[in-house]
Amino acid sequence: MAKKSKFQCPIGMHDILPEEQAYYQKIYDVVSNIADFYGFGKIDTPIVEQEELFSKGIGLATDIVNKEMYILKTKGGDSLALRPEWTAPLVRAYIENGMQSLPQPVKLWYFGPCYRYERPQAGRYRQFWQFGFETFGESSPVIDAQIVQIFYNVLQELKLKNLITEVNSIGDSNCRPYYKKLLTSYFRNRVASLCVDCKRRLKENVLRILDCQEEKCQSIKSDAPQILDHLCEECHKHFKDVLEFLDEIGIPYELNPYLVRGLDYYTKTVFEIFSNKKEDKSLEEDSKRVALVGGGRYDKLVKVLGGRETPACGAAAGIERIKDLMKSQEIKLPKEVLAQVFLAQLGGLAKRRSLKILEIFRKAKIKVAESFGRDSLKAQLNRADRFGIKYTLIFGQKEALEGVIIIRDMQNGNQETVKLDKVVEEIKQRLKK
RNA sequence: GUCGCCAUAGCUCAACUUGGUAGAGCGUUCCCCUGUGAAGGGAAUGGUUGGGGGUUCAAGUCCCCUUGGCGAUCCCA
Repeated sequence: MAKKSKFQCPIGMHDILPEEQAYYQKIYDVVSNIADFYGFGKIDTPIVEQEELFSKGIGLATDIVNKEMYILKTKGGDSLALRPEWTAPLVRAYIENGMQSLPQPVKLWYFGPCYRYERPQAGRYRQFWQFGFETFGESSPVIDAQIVQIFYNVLQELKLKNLITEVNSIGDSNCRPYYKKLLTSYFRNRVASLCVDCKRRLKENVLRILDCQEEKCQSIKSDAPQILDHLCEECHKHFKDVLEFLDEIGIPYELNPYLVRGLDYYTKTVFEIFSNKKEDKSLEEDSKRVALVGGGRYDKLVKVLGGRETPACGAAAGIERIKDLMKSQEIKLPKEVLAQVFLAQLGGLAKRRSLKILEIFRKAKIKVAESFGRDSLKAQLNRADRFGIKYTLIFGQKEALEGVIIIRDMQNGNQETVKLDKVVEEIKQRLKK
């Protein structure tokens, strides 16, 4: 809806209006509580970083770096990028702030906007919010399982239904190169039957062929060698342990040998949590499912970005996607009560004193709404009514002179006059009931 | 990048096969009721029909361009 104004939000970006804030707040509260319980410390990083941090960290062949980054040149000639994700900045912060010398693992969480220049569509925006949990300095598979658990718990706590957790291992520098070779030669022999995109992927990133949804690639895919059969001993053990831990915690998951993450830095465990949208549309299996969470282990990244070799594991969630899902699953938020008390004033003297009365209530931590801009009592009561107010305080010339105030019960219309210095007590008592 | 669908008041939508001062509900403000809300009645407020160009005697309606939204593809949270 274009307005008279010539200005509008940049493509794929939106204002987050007060009604929407409630969702962000709710998600924030849940995430923050869970983070606190599991001992994660919150971190904020600048929304821009040196461009190179991402090209080195995420990988040059990825779309994120290739074509989706917002690059800005500073007057000093630096090339900065709006962060397209949080992992690389967190690794940078970990190294830069000497967190290697803290007791390991170091656990961090974050909550904030990211930027990717791409075509907006369902659940995808150019400015979007993510929250995430990352752990550094812990190689044990137990942490992989815990990361999954944390996200699972967050989504559970938000009352989201129909979630599917998929897990896979993509090996490490020991076994993946060999597997990739195997896969490459497998697909090269069948290149003629692959879709256009997969032909390109064959050169750029073979693993991604496994993720292809194209009909013609499915059958070729299903006979392809599977990474799980080619993991080295260490990776195999690690993965087995992760699954055992997940079983132990009782998190339902599915193995998906085709699950490949788009970012280069992952090693061993990768996982995603989807919402299964089958309820929304009866036909058309789950081709429409949306990833809410994605992450895994990235044992090489800290070193790649200039730190000591440090194992790491973490994941990120898309806040708008979660919010959209909450809406479509009709998850209600407790509605914000503006106030239970309204202060109506009449006449100049009363209005002036009302400002003070309001302060008394603020100190007593009782929310009081008002409409000082309106002078007619009718209009003020009307306003109070629409706010769903329980008690309206009526303060006019007469009351101001006598040092009293009227408490009106908005449900039954009963009114009582009390001394001004007793009004806070009176209201407190009534609100208790 | 590529491809579809869409754009009328703050919101939700009307306006038949090309033509009358573009309407309604909701909202907002006010009045009926000069110190008392919810119901009811009345009034006001609202638009360069997203923008630009073209065809035509005449365009919200047809054509082109543009901007934006939604969705698909690619990719990803």
